[in-house]
Amino acid sequence: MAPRQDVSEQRRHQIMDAAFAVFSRLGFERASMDDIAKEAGVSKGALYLYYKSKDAIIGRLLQVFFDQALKQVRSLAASEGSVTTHLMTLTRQMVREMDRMVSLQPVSLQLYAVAARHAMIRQHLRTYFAEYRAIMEELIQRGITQGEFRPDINPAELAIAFTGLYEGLGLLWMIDPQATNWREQVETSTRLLLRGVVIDPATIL
Amino acid sequence: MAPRQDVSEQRRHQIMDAAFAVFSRLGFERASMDDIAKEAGVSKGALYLYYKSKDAIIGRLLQVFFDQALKQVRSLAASEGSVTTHLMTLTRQMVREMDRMVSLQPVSLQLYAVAARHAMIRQHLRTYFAEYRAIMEELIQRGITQGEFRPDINPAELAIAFTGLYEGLGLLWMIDPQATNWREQVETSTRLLLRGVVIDPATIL
Amino acid sequence: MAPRQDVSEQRRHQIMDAAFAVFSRLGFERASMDDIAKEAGVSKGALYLYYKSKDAIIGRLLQVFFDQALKQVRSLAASEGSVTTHLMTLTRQMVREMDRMVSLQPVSLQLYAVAARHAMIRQHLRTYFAEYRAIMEELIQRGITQGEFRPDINPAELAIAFTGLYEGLGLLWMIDPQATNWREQVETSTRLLLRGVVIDPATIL
Amino acid sequence: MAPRQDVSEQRRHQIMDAAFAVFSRLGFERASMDDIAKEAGVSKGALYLYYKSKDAIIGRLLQVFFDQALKQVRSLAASEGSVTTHLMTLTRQMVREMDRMVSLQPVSLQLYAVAARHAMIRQHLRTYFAEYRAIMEELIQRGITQGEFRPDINPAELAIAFTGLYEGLGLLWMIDPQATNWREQVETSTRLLLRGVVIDPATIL
DNA sequence: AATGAATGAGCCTTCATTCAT
DNA sequence: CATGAATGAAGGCTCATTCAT
Repeated sequence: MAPRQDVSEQRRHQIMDAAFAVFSRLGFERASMDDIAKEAGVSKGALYLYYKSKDAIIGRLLQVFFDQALKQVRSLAASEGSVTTHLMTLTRQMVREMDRMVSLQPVSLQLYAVAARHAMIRQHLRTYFAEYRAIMEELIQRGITQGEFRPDINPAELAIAFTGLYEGLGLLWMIDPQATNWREQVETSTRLLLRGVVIDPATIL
Repeated sequence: MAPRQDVSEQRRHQIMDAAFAVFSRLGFERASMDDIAKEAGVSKGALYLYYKSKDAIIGRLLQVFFDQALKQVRSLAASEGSVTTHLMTLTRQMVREMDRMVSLQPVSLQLYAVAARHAMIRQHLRTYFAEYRAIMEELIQRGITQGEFRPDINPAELAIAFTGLYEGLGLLWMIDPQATNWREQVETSTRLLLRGVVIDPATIL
Repeated sequence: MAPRQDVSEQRRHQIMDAAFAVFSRLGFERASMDDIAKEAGVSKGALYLYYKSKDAIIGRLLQVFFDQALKQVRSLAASEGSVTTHLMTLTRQMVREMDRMVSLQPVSLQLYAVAARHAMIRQHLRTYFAEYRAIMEELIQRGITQGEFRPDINPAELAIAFTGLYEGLGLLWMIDPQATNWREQVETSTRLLLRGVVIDPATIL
Repeated sequence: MAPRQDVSEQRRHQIMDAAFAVFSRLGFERASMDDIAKEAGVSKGALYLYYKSKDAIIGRLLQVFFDQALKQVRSLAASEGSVTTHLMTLTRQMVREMDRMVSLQPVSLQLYAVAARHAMIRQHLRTYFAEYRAIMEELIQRGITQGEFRPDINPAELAIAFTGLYEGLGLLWMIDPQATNWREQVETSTRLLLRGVVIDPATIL
């Protein structure tokens, strides 16, 4: 029906994928628009047809990045069942996620660097972490209500501890993927933290 | 001993201090050699007299950075006494350290980004974290031997958990210093992790 | 007569009007084909359907511009009556013209710049001024023949003086419309010049 | 005495001369920094060593341009003697000036174009013409006081007429240098205007 | 006839590095 | 030792023009 195939969405994806690859390889600041264009197989001008500027590309990249990450946690928090199990599931999901990202690690690392200078991106990160913590807190509160977690636990505090633990392990992993068996290590660390939290240690699988 | 040497050493310091200040303000990529020269009060040419390149300056900066960080942990691990107390002391030291660094956060964050691209710097970071973990592991092993920690604890695993927790909380702090009372939060998180580890929870102060 | 022709002619006009508006606003070099297309309400491709290039649009614009300007002088020179009165009428017409153009001054000013670089346009201007001077000369000659002007006047020289005076005052006006009451000033200047030319100063109204 | 020859002033001149030549050839907007650098025989980077931007180069060029033009008129207005003679001298100076500038005409023409869009440059031109008119007015006033000019002359009005005449003739000359013998024409036009102004026509040489 | 996606040369500016003094 | 003028390779972005549909 359309007089011409609408390729704009496809182009946008094409560019986004190329940008991700190039940023991973070179970093946000070193990657040039030329690099991205070449990687995407389009002309430099075409980049500006779909994105207003280099910053706009970075901005969109981050948005996609965070949205995907949050989707997982949200869906988990919404489902019924044992919170302890949920947290272990979340941990395993994170492991899979990280595993998938090992080849693209640089982007994640650079995110922190860019955050240091761009208020916009720092705000992105803040919002992301705030939401992540909020969901975790809610989950943990349910763990207390359901009688899985010790009642003297402060949900907000534990949520931060978990978030920090995950983020830190991810960081160490990205910096040195060979250092240890991170896949197991993340689970192990989660169990160590859970052990001081749950009422019945046997529930930690 | 030679007076020449002293001047040379002083110049090197002068440049290093300026570089740190400028990098904190602008980031590694945005800071120009001109900026550093101006901040150091020397000519641009002088920079190249003492350092081979901009990368060399960054490299040296990181080296100093890591060396100082490790010095603390090492001295603590070397001292006798309760390991639980040592770990809490380490936590508090880290808090002080972070507190001091909030104003310089950019450099810390950018470190990760630079690490993503420069094999040399990534290696620096790896060595740093490896050593950090090793010291922690040794400390924890002593905790088990001294009967403070549960004997079924794997020292290596717990060392990684602590390192990850610290690093992750530091990251969250740097990204959003206002989000919570991080000073207390770091201690609280450490206690939460220790609770599943120590034999007698009352020893956690 | 053919309906196709009409559409084509209409499009050409549409584009010309848009071009004039955009050039006035942004200047010849800053105005982009995109700007013109948007202003005309047609696609960028359509522009090239009716004009070979951006330069072709500018060229046509100038041609129309000059043709209109000359039409006025010609019709005046063709009509009988007192030459002195004719010249004053011409002056007043010029004032009206300038008045109308103050809002469009940029195009007029830029004309000179474009003329400096494009041989074609410079030629346009030359032809225009040559014709303008020729008509003026003819008019002045009639003034001498009719006994209004002093017989020792060189018609060609006076024609140039008038042309220069008009052009110069127009220029000053465009550069600084608020500087003085230009409407009166142009007439006053014409009278000053005429005073040394006419036999009976009382004929200058 | 100087540890190194100070070449900065020389470089600035070198660049200014090159800029003048290139702008004359290509216009302010078409001329690229590359063109200027090549013409000046320095690297593109060197341009930015001496001028903050392309606009800064243009700005400086205009300043020099106007300052030189005004210097002549001022010195003439300051000297005693017959005003009629002074005006004829000024005319001849202008002729010499124009003659010198025929090869560089484009810059003058483009000035008007740039003026149309850059408030800064338009202001330059306004100030210049305002001052020019003021000096002329003062000179003419003296002509009346000294009994050379008719007392019913309005100095301000005549000043504008002269300025417009000069500017317009210059314009015509630049557009079509071959059209007539401009050197004589400018003098002739001035005499025509003076004839209606002076009390004794015999004083006009 | 008309569209507008795509191209790619070109522009202004920055900056790590070199080198004559 | 020290200087800072000079270089030239990028970098982000714009825009006249083309062409498949």
